[in-house]
Order: sequence, then structure tokens, then C-alpha cells
Amino acid sequence: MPFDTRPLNTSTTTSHGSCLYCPTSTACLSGSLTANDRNRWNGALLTHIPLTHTGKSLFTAGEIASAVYVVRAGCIKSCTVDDDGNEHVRGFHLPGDLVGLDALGASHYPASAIAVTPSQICRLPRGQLQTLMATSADITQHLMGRVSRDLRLALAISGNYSAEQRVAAFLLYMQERLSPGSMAPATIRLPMPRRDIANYLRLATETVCRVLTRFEEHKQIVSNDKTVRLLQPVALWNMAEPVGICQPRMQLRAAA
Amino acid sequence: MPFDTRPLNTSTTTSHGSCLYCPTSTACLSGSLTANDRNRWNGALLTHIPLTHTGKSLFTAGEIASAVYVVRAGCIKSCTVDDDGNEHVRGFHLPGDLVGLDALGASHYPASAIAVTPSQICRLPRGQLQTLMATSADITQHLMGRVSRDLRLALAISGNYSAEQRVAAFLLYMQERLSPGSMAPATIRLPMPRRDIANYLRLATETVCRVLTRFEEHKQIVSNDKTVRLLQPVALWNMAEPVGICQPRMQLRAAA
DNA sequence: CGGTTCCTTGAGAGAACTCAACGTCGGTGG
DNA sequence: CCACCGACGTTGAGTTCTCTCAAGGAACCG
Repeated sequence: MPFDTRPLNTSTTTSHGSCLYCPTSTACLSGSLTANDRNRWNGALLTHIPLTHTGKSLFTAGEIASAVYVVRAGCIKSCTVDDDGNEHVRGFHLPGDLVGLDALGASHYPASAIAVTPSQICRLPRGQLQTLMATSADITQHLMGRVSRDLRLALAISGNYSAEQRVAAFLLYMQERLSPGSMAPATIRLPMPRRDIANYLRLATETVCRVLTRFEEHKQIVSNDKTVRLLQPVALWNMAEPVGICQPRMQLRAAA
Repeated sequence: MPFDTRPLNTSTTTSHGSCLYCPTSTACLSGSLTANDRNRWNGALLTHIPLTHTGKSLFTAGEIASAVYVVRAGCIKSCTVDDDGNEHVRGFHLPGDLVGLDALGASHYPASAIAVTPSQICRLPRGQLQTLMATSADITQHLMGRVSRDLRLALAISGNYSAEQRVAAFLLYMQERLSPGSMAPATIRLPMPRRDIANYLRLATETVCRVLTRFEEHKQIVSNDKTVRLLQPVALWNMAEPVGICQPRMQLRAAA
């Protein structure tokens, strides 16, 4: 399978499709705009970006920030490499997410964007973005919402939490992103390797493994490589709640 | 001294002064706008906010986000309290900084804003902000810049760094903020207690103390309570470089 | 002066890391 | 078809870093 479409609801994606048929159209910014603004947003988006294969970079830290991207399928990580040569994963971008927002107020990208999985990307040139923002308060509002959502997520994950809290929060966050609304014990497929998860959560790869093993011993999950089934989301949620990146989930509260 | 104006260049501040005479006018958003936009920005700002005393909160996490604030003097920390009762300091806001930007895309404040030091604040109601953004692309741009700057800072500080790297980066960052451009070994006055610094850097208070003591043993700083003199900024910078929140500093590079 | 808060230092505990080894999987080439 | 290789995931043993707990001193304030 050269192109992983499992997170999507459709298996018929093309690299030249219009936003109208884009499987992420409800998650992409265009989904929440008025008809007029949506048309203009879609008109500015270049959808014919070729697939990005695993490890290929969309842009590199330090490059002049020339565009913002929308993930249409797959998974992109944004990361930096410090002067000691250590990689730092700053976040994962799933279908519907915007990539490169942290460069909006700067001239250069502060982080690189690298495909974690073969991905399909839409490109929105910076000039077009400026025009859109200058002429539509609504688009501006929604963009602001995305940037500050990223800010909230970064601040939440940067908190001082234990390895178990981090991993639990990550699992629940990914579940919410990959199968939104599903309350039953869901089976999710983590697109990224353990190394990237660990790096993102500021843990060692081995620590993530050990925590997953411990969760499995406690019958809270069933893990098989990239596939994880959350058996006791409530237990995980009780651990992860302080981190604050997963939904309030009345259902879970009620069940607990 | 009921009102700490030391970071400012003037000692004659009033609680009703106009932006024209505001000591932070160059740091505040208004400093980088065109004359027309600046007038409108200043016109929307309510400058007659009473002093905020240490420990007093500007707003509390969960409240409906009704405004954005500009710090005119003093220091504000934004923080959350998780369900375990632990406080998490998300950032410090110094004169010229905007507070509450992480609520721009949400209906409620995700974090509380609490005075670390007696402070003076300007208030910008949300409605006014929307109007400004809808009618001035320039103001929108600058606001975007602030939000994504905050995002970059949060992402940088959330990296996986040692206690020494964190403290060194924090000292350099504060020096840059409190006495910008100064290259000579500067004496800075940290407005916040060790507890808040430690919490912000995700360390124990005692660890921050120990690191500062170690820096002092190595003749890299001279520390006396809230006053810190950076004797070897180059050495600190070599430690802090990977964190990436301090300036590139050609001078320091050259000297190193 | 007593009370409180903050800063500092020490000793021990614990969480996560490093180093190392091993099994699995998928791709590649003989 | 199968051996080989590299990347990834998992597990164990020992180490290191940071935290926790504890106590004392300094500064501030009523």
C-alpha cells in the first residue's frame, strides 16, 4: 500500500481532486467558512501537490516561509534539530491540520515539516494567505483559532507530567483525532514510530514502550505495534486529565 | 515602592496616561503600526485599568474571554491549575506583551493571568479587537506575529533540555527582554520568585537554586536574590543555544 | 518582635535515561 | 526461495539526573 488512507473515510483519493471532494473538507479550514469565503479559500489552495514520501520534507527550518500547508492525508511532523544534533518533534499534523502556522509572524520557518507517513498536501502561498486575511475577517478569525489552538496544545504538552500521564494523554488525543466522537473502545493506528512519539513527549523510546507494556498489563489497552486498542479509556482519561489536551468527555466522566 | 517601574525608562507613570506617553509604546503593538492604525489601536485600548497587585488575577482560566490585555508595567504570569491541584506557569508577560492571546480562537481563557509584581495593564475588549482586525490587515498581521511568537517560545521551552540548559536560556531570555541590546555583562532583576521560574521551566525550586549556585561557583553569574549579574553570557549561551529562545548574538558568537 | 514567605543547602528516594541485547518485520539481492 | 540487512519494537540492568523531604537562614511586614 503505497499511500496510507486508513485515517480517511474514503479510499478514492486523487492527487488532483478539488476541495469539494477532499476527504478532509470538514476538518480543513474551508469546512467552517461561509460559502463565499470557502470558495475563495479553495480557490487559493493548490491541491496538486505530489505525494510526500516518508522522511521527505515539505520545508526545512530556516527556509524562507513561502506558504502554509494543509494536510490532506497522511501525517506530517514538525521538528527542529538543535546545535547538539538532537531532533525535537514539536507536533504531528493530521488530515485537516495546517502546517507552518508558527511561521506566520516570522520570515523563516522555525521548524521543519517531515512526512511521517506517505502524505498528500495542499499548498497555500503566503501572498494568497495575506490577501485572504486582508479581505475576509472570517478567514482571519479561523486562522487565529488554529494558531491559538496549536499554542494551547504546545503549552499543555509542555507541562510537567509523568511518563504515564503523557502517554495516556497522547493516546486519547490521537483517538479523538483519528476517530472523533467514538465512545466505544476504539482501535487506532498510530502513524508514527515510537521514536517520534517519545521525542514528542520528551521521553526515551524505551520509556514509551515500557509505559505501553504497563498499560497492557493493567488491561487498559491492547497494543500491537502501530495498532492500539483502548480498552479502558476512562482509566487513561483519569491519568491524562491534568494534561488537558483531551476532551472533557461527559460520557467518560459519567462512566467513571 | 508600591509600584515597580524599574524595567521602564521613566518613573512618572500614571494610571490614566495615554499611549502617547506610555513607556512601552515602542514594545506595545502600537509601536510598529502606521500612524493611522496606531491611532485606532490606541483609541480602542482602555488605559485606565487600576493597578494589579501581586497575586491578583486579571482573569481566571475558564472565564469567558472578553478582552486581550497589554502589560504596561510590571510582570504577569499566565498559568493553569490542573485537576491534581498543581499550578503550571505557562509564561511570563513583560511590558509591551499581550496577555490572553491563547484565547483568541476560543470562547474561554485557557489559563489565568496573575500579577507576579504590582503591574499596570491596558485592556482591549474583544469586540474592539475584532473590529480592528476586520478593518486593518496590518494590525491583524502584527497580532498574528505575536501569537506565533508565543507559539514559538512555548515550543522552544517545551523541548527536552537539562536543568542547566533551561536556566541558562531563561537568564539570557530575561536579559534580552529586560535590557535589550546590552552586550556588556548586564545586571538584571528577575521580577518573579524562584518557585515561578522553576515551575515555568518544569523544575523543582531547589533545582533552580542549585543550578544558580553552580553557575556562581563557575563564575558565570553573580546572584543575589532577585538580582542576577551575567558575568559570562558566552558560557551561558553555549549551554542555552539548543533551546533556541535567545538571540543568535553575533557578538557572542564572535567572542566565543 | 513574631509570623510568613522566600532562598538556600543537604541527604535520600525515585523516575527516567543510557547502554545493551534480542526478536520481528519488510525489503533486497543472490 | 532464502539469507542478509536495516529499521523498529521490546525488555533487562545499571546509572544519572532531578525530585522530595527536611531544616536553617534571610528578608519582609504587620
